[in-house]
Amino acid sequence: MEKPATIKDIARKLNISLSTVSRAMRNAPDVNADTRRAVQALSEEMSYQPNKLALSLKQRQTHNIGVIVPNLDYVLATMVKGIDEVALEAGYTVMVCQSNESFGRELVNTRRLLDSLVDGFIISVSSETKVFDHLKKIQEKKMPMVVFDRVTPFLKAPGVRIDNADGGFQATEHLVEQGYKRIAILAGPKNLGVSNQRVEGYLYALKKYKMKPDADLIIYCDFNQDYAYLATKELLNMKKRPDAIFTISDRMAIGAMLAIKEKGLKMPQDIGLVGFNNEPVTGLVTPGISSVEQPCFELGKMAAKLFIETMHNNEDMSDVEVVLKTKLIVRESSLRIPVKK
Amino acid sequence: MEKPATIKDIARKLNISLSTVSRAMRNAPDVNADTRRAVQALSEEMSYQPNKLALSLKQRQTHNIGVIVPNLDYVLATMVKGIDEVALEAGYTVMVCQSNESFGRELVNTRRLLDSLVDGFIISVSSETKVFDHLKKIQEKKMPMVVFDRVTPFLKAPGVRIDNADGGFQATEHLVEQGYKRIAILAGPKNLGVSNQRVEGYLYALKKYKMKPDADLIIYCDFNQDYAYLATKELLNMKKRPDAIFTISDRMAIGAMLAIKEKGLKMPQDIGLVGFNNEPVTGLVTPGISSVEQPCFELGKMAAKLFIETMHNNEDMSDVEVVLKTKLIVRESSLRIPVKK
DNA sequence: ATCAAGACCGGCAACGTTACCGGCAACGCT
DNA sequence: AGCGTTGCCGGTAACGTTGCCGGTCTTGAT
Repeated sequence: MEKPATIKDIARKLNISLSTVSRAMRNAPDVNADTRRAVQALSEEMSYQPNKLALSLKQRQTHNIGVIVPNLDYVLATMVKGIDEVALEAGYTVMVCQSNESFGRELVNTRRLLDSLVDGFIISVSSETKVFDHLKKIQEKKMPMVVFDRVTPFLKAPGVRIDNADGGFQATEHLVEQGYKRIAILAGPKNLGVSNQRVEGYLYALKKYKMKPDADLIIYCDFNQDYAYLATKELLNMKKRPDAIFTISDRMAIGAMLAIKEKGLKMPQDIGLVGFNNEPVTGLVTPGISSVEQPCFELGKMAAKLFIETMHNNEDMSDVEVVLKTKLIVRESSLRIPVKK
Repeated sequence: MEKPATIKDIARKLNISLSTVSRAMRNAPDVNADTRRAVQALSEEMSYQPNKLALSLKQRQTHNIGVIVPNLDYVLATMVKGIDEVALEAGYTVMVCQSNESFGRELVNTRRLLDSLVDGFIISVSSETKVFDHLKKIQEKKMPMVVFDRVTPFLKAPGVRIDNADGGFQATEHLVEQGYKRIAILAGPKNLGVSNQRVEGYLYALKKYKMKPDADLIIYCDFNQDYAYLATKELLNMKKRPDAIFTISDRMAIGAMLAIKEKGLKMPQDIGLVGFNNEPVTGLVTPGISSVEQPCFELGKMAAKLFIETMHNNEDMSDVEVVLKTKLIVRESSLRIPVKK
């Protein structure tokens, strides 16, 4: 009872050959109905479980998908859940690794999984990652790879992302419509694509409404709560301080909110605030923070579907880019003009 | 360039045997320094990567740990991060699977990983799980298994958990000290150990202060925000309504808060509220919600350490149970009596 | 000169599975 | 009777790696 039962054990007990047992187990043809029944009964009894390792070694595929994410915050956890959903359905098992926004960890993780542990990757690159050699190596091995959420132009691969520019546009346009005149934006690090695209949308909205962008109002910082807090404090101390802030994540919006409250300013009267992601917390704080909602779960599902597709038809799909729509959720933090019925 | 390079390829190119290459790669003795250098140089050049599958098959271990969690909310994601940290350090790769609080999914996940994909498990059982046969099967195979967070008495296994009873006690005692007289508790499903232990602590605190527990004030419900909201609404409609509520999770506290606000009651004057987990959100809402903090990251690390220990010494460690301390973080929602300096 | 010891290397089997090929009956058809 | 077809099965090699055993050659001591 120590070692798990193998095909060999079954074969010996039934006095038949390995091949026959193997065929019987897989419901392959060329095996008598009686022998098949006998084999399956015995395998049940011995609680035989096929050794996936041996199988993977033989057919050179593992039916595992390596998923690498920078962290497991609300957004990414939800996306991973979407990936999981579809992958499981399609017979794949998901290996999730966190890079902790660290390039080094991302390297280690890809290398490990590359050791013939997975058939391919679904990746959201860390914010630290500026070089993509490790991912190109994956492609050289002709492994399927899908990028999601954090898509980068430096890597030619099928990807799923949301329409960040449009999200940024929606947020900014909304602030303009609410009568805010000096709209600042808290962006992420400059090499982060999602951030840049949201800035783009911001700029485009300003242009549409003939407002001149002000470089002092475009802040690039690490996109966590603390930095956003500090950056907002500085913004509010300017002599011509902004009257609205759009942050490219809700974490940052929270940081901004704290700084705003500390300064004694009121939202939405004195200053407007819009975040991004529509995390549950935005609806819980007072005032509620307007935020751009993105379909995380759907995005995860799409990424997995795309992966499985590239897996099966193995033609080149590196041009495919699925772009999902965002939707602004308006709450009190930015609603100065009452909605008219 | 299609197929990855193997030891065989290297051997052929250098006109030496497989064994020698293998030895050279592993820095084993019995190989000449020059040959070693040659092998390693060539392996570098061919970007050889040892096939982990073959190795796992041979030595019957994978160096993977299967981690099964009911979901990836703040608490569990942080714990998983802790597990990851230690596991990576010790040379293990972590496979995370979410059961989505579903018994069926938990079954599927364990079965999959059991297919010789992992050397053992670190598990937090789903709230739906009432039967533990699948986990007992793991133990029969003599696989190391550590349970964490959601520990259950129905399973004899080494585990790491927090002192839930003490956490419940701290929260309740605090409410008593703040002068609340009718303290309700929103608990989780009855088969959830963590919930029951927190209720125990609650009862113990009442007993200590000679307050009679009231069965009407002990509510068992699904522990998500919506149910807590509904349950709180009912509580507040009682003719002798409670003047304080202790919820066994912050999600539930949020639900309770919404119901309280809707009813027009003020915290902490009219009613006190204490949650559990100290999720970031508790510090962001108004009023801030007092909450029992648990060392999630540390707990994850402990679980992984325990796992690795059971892995190495393979004596029976099923008696080991590490219990970590909790700490009440007091915020406005329950602070009626100003702190004196 | 002989021998023991060490340094270095190659061959073979094994881990558990499947793919491929070939073999042997039994059967039906001309 | 001869022949192809079909149904069923067994043997062998292979996936990539390591562990074990045994062999050869050099070296240094007697």
